[in-house]
Amino acid sequence: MFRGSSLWCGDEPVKGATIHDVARAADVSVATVSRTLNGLETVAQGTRDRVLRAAGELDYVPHSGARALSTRRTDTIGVLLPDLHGEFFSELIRGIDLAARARGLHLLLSSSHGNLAEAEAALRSMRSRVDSVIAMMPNAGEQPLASDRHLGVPMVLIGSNGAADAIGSFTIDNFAGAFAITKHLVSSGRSRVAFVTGPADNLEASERLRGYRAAMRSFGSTEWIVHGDFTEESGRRAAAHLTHNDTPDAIFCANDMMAIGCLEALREAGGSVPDDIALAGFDDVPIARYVNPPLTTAAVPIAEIGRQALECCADAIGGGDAGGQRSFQPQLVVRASTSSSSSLRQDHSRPAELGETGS
Amino acid sequence: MFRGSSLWCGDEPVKGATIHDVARAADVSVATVSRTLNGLETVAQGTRDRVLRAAGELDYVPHSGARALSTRRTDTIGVLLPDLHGEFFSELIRGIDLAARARGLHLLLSSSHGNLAEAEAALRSMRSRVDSVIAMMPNAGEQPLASDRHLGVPMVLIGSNGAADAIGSFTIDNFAGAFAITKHLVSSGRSRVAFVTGPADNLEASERLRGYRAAMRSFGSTEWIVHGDFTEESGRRAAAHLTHNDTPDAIFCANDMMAIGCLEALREAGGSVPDDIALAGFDDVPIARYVNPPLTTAAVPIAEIGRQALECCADAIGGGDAGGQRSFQPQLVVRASTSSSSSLRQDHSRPAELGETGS
DNA sequence: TTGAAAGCGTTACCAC
DNA sequence: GTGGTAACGCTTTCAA
Repeated sequence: MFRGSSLWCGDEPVKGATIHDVARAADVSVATVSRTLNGLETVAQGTRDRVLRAAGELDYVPHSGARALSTRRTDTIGVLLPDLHGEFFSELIRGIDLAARARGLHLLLSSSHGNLAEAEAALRSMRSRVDSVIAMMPNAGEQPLASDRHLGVPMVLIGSNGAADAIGSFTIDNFAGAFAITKHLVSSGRSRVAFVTGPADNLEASERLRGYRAAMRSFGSTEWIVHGDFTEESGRRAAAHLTHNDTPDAIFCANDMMAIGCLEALREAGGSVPDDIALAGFDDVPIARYVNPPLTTAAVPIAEIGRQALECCADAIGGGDAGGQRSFQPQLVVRASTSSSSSLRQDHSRPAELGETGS
Repeated sequence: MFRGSSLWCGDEPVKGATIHDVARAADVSVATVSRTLNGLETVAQGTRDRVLRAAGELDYVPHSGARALSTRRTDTIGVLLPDLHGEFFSELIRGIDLAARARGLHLLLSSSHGNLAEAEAALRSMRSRVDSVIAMMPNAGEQPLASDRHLGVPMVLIGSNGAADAIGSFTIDNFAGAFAITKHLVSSGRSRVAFVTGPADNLEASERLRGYRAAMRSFGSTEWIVHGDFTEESGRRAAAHLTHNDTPDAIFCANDMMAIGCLEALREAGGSVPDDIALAGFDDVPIARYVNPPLTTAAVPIAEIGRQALECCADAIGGGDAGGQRSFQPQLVVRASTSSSSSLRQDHSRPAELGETGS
């Protein structure tokens, strides 16, 4: 009944040995091989040695599909991101990967390109391939699928506002970060602070806007809002727009890439940062400290978030109930783009814990 | 004999429906369901409709492990990179992902942190989970495992010099790129061109060094070599070293990050780029155009390489023999860091096809 | 301590 | 066209 796997030993391709091959080589039953390799139960020392040797010689690797079929576990975590492009996601993936390899888990990666339908399809097709999922879907109205029930496996969300019945959710306190940046701008003497928004349906973006408004209100300053979409180009456009009409003395962009676009447009227009206009971003992507002048921004511990999200996933499949709604505080990072009196060497600092702001 | 899967219909978790559930709901055999869902053979229109409806209602997703067991295919490509950190890999992954989603393939990601043992372990554990592998292992002496025979699945290499019996290999013509950069430096009037190397055991790095030397020799200039390791910090050290003794009038770093380190160190030391010293890097990572002055470099089509590597993998598992040794030509990108007479707006260009250089 | 055998959810071959 | 059923490679009772 058993069809021996084709195990050629010459210079020909070795199609992976099966547990049966190992059993035969060690002269034991497959059950014993399984027990030995899984460290289960007590297996006689001599038997164990024979099995281990046989497995080693045959370079045996269990078939994960078969194992998944029996155990209902894949030792794989699915990761669904809006995009794989750019420094933010690169950082996030790194954090996730770090934790995953520490736990011996595999990572199944997928991107949805901000498209809800694609995201749902990706999640569906992941169902049987992963034990758990880390997903990031920053657009409003994407909650419906954020459900263990719909997905079939526990899921942890990053950056969404704790939707549906996800097992856990890791968010950035965008409100507090934006509040702190605005406060920094105002308290360093800027009175006309403009804000460049992110995409209208993006949750993070609207929280940042909210933080800006709250701060402006609390300082009795007048709001000044220009629309952007998180792209460098939109930052450039915003700058053009802002310098065309009445000019602000500070621009706070909802993310770093827009701030960088702003910076270039301002430079081209002959404006001086920070002397004429102070400039701040959000995220502290690596580029932020390399532009000239280095960019003041709110740093979010991206990799750390990824790491914790994975830990949460791992705990969840272990049966643990380690879920929860964890919110990370961004740190205000003041660089030369907002402070003219800066020495040249302050570029690499990450100082100033964020001040309290409520919410 | 068949144990119905637990398909609770209340507010309780629905543990994925199986093909048996669908068969029962549609009142047909599992074989028919399988045929219908795989688009195989002819299934009567009415039957097909019933099956499709049942599958839809039950939100049926085939169990990939079971399928892999029968078909010996996982529809997954493994990706093994030295690191997941930084713009280069981010770009590469993006290209791979793009092609993968176009083909409906999943991506299993793993990083080896430059450690050969880890890489081998990762490759082993991928064996049964993927149909094919894309790997990048830039260190010399890592060839041994680059083998279909050892791995069990076809594999395509990126950036290694076409080792072992990989099905395909995608490399960058580092020699030509370095030659072109050096030539550009010399022909724009620089006579004392220093080179900052990458890690000694890195294949790409040594090819770049070779290109530099060949160019210097061909122009009758004297070589001037300082050691680095691809990190920004090593670039900074190299600059300090170079300005301490006799100072060159051009520095060519084996990658962009070192050039950026150089740039900062030079700026701090009060040197002017490009007036006193011209500066060039290699890779054209996104940051390169944001630093001040923007960096002259050799652009490699990173995402495109990833895309083609994946296509190659996909073809390989399709039985096609689309392998081969493809080498990509870097493009010389001249920016302000090497040409003082530059207008402010040239930052975003990607001009100048690379000149022929032999090899 | 070990072996036999029943699944796990699919696909594919062979009858009808 | 359709249904029955033997694999696929592994884990896990249940006996011995």
